[in-house]
Amino acid sequence: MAAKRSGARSKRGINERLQPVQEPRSEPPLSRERIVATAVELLDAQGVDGLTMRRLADRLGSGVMSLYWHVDNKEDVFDLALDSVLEYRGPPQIVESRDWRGEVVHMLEDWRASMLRHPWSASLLPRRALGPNILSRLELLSKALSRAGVADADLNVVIWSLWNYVMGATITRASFDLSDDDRAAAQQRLTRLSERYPTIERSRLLLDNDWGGTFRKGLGFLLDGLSPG
Amino acid sequence: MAAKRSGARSKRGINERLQPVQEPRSEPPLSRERIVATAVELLDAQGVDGLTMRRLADRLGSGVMSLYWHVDNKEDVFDLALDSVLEYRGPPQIVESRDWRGEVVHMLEDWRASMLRHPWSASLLPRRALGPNILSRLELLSKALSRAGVADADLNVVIWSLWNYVMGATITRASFDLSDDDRAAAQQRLTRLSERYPTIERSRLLLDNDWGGTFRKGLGFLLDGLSPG
DNA sequence: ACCTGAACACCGTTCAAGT
DNA sequence: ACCTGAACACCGTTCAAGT
Repeated sequence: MAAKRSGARSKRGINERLQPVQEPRSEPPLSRERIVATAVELLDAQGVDGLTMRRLADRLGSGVMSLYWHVDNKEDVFDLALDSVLEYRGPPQIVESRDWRGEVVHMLEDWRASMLRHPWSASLLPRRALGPNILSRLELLSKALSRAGVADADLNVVIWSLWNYVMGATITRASFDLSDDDRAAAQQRLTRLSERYPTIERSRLLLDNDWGGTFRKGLGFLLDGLSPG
Repeated sequence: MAAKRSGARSKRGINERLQPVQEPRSEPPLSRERIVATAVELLDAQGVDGLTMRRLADRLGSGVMSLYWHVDNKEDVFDLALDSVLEYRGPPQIVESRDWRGEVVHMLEDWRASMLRHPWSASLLPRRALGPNILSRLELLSKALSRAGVADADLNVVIWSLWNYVMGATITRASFDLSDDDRAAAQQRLTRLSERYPTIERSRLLLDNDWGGTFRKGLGFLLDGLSPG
């Protein structure tokens, strides 16, 4: 390959300079990390249905079957891609650690934001095993809530309620990120039917697109209900 | 078909009686309704990945391409199957209609139960357009909450919070209905890692399988937080 | 109006083989 | 240890054709 390169240089001279420095033709060797990173790229670009072992191999510049040396199967790729996207680095130090509510809100909003950066991840998460990054988020949640005075008997209910809320909100939000065609069609059908749903129509339920604000307010309501005392 | 049948009778005489009355060999003609009903059967039996246009046609005793006369494409089949499963017949008359909270809880628990009867439906729902059966559930919810005194400015937040909670809970629950193999594997991995997540371990968060009770209690907390005053 | 088979452009994965 | 191509058993859907 080095030979190939110097050959090209002597043949084309200055033209060589037009190529970017990083030498696009020669791929680094395959590895688990490279496969996962490229899978995330592909998922971001094409969605869940866009991830194909063949396309993934193409992007990596390898044969399809080479992937199977590093990875069990396609399911495995999904699991690895998902977990790689859910790491939590913790709250900024500014957040006073006595403020359990601030800590919980920060972690959950970060969770939502991480998933929305990779919209395929939200709907995938509940179908997959709980990876280490998910488990440590749950651990953090448990600790904060215990500290807040939630009774042991209520702890699981409280955690699952928060989980349900965040998952439901994020999956719904991510699913509305559809193509403009789909949105237009849905909107049109709705206005056609709107006289049958007057209350929804009046409150403009389906046009409300301050997703972030709605998420935050709802989370506030939920925490009000969950807090002891 | 009538002609074919009487022909068989005159030829085989009493043997005819051995066949069940409904004549299993001759399928009724294809129709949208029959396709949707069979799709639901297939989804119940084999899950989302089990629904295949070819398998669906097999069950219906028709050629694959015959389906496309009645149905746009596979997406269409999903939409129709989903909506067909979400009809709401309303609360029993015993429920006093002044009791907004009882009405809301009844509808949401029925919603959850309907989806859990067809576990593929929960994870499908957020990805699909809002069909008429979903819209009337939302309409009912809006009315009940307005009656309960929720301010117009809060109405959308409250509705979406309930939606998020129910969807998150049901999708999560439905996804845990995996094969025993998967469960065993997940369980094993968890106990291996459990020392890193002491609080989760202590509260037995992932072993808690009173899903119904947890759902109901969490919903109660949420309604506490959402209720005005 | 309703149904059909052949064909196309894809899939994930097994296997036997290469280096 | 790592990579490969051929082959298998599937997909959804287009198309041109049948009744």
